Amino acid sequence: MKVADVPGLPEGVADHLESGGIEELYPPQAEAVEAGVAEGESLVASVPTASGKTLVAELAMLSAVERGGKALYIVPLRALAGEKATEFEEFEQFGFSVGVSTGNYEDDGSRLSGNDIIVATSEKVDSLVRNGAGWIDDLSCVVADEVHLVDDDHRGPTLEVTLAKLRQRVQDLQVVALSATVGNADEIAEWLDAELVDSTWRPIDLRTGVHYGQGVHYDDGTQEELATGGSDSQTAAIVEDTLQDGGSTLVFVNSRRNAEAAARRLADVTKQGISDDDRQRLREVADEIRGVSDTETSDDLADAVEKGAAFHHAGLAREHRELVEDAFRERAIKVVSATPTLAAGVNTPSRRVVVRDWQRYDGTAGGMQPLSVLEVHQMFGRAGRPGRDPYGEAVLLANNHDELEELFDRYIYAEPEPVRSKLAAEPALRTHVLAAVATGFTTTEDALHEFLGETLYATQTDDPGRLKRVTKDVLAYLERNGFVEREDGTLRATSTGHLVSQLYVDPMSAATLVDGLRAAERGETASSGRQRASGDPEEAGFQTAGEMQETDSEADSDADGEGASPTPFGLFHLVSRTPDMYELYLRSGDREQYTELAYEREDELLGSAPREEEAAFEDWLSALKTAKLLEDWASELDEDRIAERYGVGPGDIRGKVETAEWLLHAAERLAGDLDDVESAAAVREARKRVEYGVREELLDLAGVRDVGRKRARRLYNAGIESRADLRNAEKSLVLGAVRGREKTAERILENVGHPDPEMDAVSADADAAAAAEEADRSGQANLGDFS
DNA sequence: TTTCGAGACCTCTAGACAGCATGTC
DNA sequence: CTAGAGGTCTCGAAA
Repeated sequence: MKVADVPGLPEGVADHLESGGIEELYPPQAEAVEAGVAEGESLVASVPTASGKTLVAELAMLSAVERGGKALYIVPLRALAGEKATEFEEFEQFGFSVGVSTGNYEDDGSRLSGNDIIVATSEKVDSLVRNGAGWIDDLSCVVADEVHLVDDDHRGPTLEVTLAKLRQRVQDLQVVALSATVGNADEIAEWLDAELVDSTWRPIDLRTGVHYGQGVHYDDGTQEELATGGSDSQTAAIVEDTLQDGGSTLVFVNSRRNAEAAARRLADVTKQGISDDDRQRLREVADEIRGVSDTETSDDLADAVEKGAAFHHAGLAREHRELVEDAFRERAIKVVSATPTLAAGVNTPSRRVVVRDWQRYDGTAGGMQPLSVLEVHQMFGRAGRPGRDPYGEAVLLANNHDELEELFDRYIYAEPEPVRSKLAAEPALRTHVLAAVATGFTTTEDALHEFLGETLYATQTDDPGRLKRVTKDVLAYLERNGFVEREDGTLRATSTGHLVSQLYVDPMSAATLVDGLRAAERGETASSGRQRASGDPEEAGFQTAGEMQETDSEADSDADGEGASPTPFGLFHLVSRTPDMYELYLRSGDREQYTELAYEREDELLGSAPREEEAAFEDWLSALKTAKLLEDWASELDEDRIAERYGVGPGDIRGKVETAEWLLHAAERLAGDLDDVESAAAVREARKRVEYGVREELLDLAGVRDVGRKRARRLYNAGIESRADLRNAEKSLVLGAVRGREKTAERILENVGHPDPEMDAVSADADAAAAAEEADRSGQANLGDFS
């Protein structure tokens, strides 16, 4: 089928696509058109990656908008939202406006309601629906990318519920669901009342196989020796072979450490025979990487990149990842060893893919668990770059003949697993049941069941009672915590319930925050809890045996109702023990160290602590570790020191800070809801300190545009302590504080409203410069009590 | 005395969404 | 309780 034959497309679009080299549709695309995607028919397309799913979505959205209405494109990752939006922007010339909305990014200028095509994450869509975005009713087409993710324990239910909600709310909504090849695409199609295109067709060949001994055994029965010299490891041999063929390799491993170690070793292979052009480019990229962050992770990455290799995992800062992805796409970087981040993320195709580790540690399962077929196939799918490689190859590695056969059976010949809904789990239902009630979407338990009956879960389960039972438990939980009320069988959200739904936090997080804030009001801390818990202090609480040094009078005065306002550290701990904060791993030795810290600072820790022998104690300590990280950040400790102290990467620090900001914002609103003005102010300050990463005295300065934690400290040390000071500051002082950067100094003064920001003929003040140097050293200071 | 390598033992474990109001070095 | 790669330490032999 030709593009020109696609019905319903706006004037000019077909010509435009043809001039871009797309004349003939790929077979699955043609099937989709025949099934009516361009005429408003719902469709599930279960096809391999890179087989032209995006065009199917575009045809659906453009024709839908042409008929009237808006189109919504739901992505699983924020990083993909930008990528997709950029792709869709090529149609802006035909009058279609594209908008993006994710948690950390919202298109300015044109409001979403003015856009024809909106790209958003599933959570953001859910949130928009909850908060009553009016344009939802104007939708005529929704595209859900990577729908097989409804299988995900944590985030799958959101996508599932969101789709169900949109379908119920908007009459005749066209739903286009794009999926990887899965075992039960037909079930998904049935759920969505959609046509099905189920195909394994790929635009370029993909050979899959297993490497064992000297060569690769392929799925077509052929074997190939690798043309390599003396590489000892299997992975190195494959990389070397691919390199001789002028191709790049993507290696999937099961841990960050393995990714880094592999990159280090593979760099010895790639460093030979780098062209002068590549060398130059790699050096640039390495410099940029070093510029992103001062951490060891950053240096290690840059070292590898200079030799043509790289690693990729979530400990990297976002900028790191983008630099690596871009340089790999440009083929300057020859090999990337990655955790699954790269399999799910933006498009980074490679000539060869090596799935080195097919098992991954899973604490809940008590050991190594095999990856799912779907996951391995997703990794395989990164092999072969359309238009650049003649074919792609993806291989697993076997250590012996038995493993060779096992891998063939398990992954090469195997069909992907069916997708199963994970909706009937308390954490998922807590938030979605509350949202359904709070938005007035459902007002009775029956209506709730009716709605939940429209989900994929309902079509799949053999135990229809289960969803009802869990829903009942969840409703009881929501009532108990004062989020939902029941009156003559009518469900109604309380004002707190509405707020929680709007804030988009897990109701359990909200309950934790409310408990903590109330405890603060009553002056109830870990220390008072311990005092009360038992007459015998040796047995109560979490402290290690014997060491009591808290004065009774202090603890008593806290306990009898005179609440002091919570400290930042107490609040950091509070948000860290919320289920919405991902836990930091407690390493050996940490238990002892943080138990001691808990003891030292028990007066600040809100609510009562679990006893040391309780299972919950571990989590509580882990939250304490996170709280300490946040406190270090909000005390201007340098990133590299934090990374080193907690064994994390720059990406983890940013992630924790971002989550803390969000939860502290929720806590602030909840404190307001409790009419606890004092706590609300304390929470607000804690939030600001995390947001800017500064101590209290810099809060005013750090709010100025172009002034971050570093510059604020330099200015402060030079004697400029507030915005008012800055507005009236001697210019030479400011220039000295920013280490003689005239442009920077001018921008800052402009932003703060200085009457004359012009820096010509101003020379830097030596004392201020010295103070700036001093500020840099303070970030290295060993804050906190342990090394 | 220093250096090197094999082997025993120990350590640690993937990912990433959300609010709100604007801007780091 | 279950795994397994990598890092680190230790010991002995060679330089």
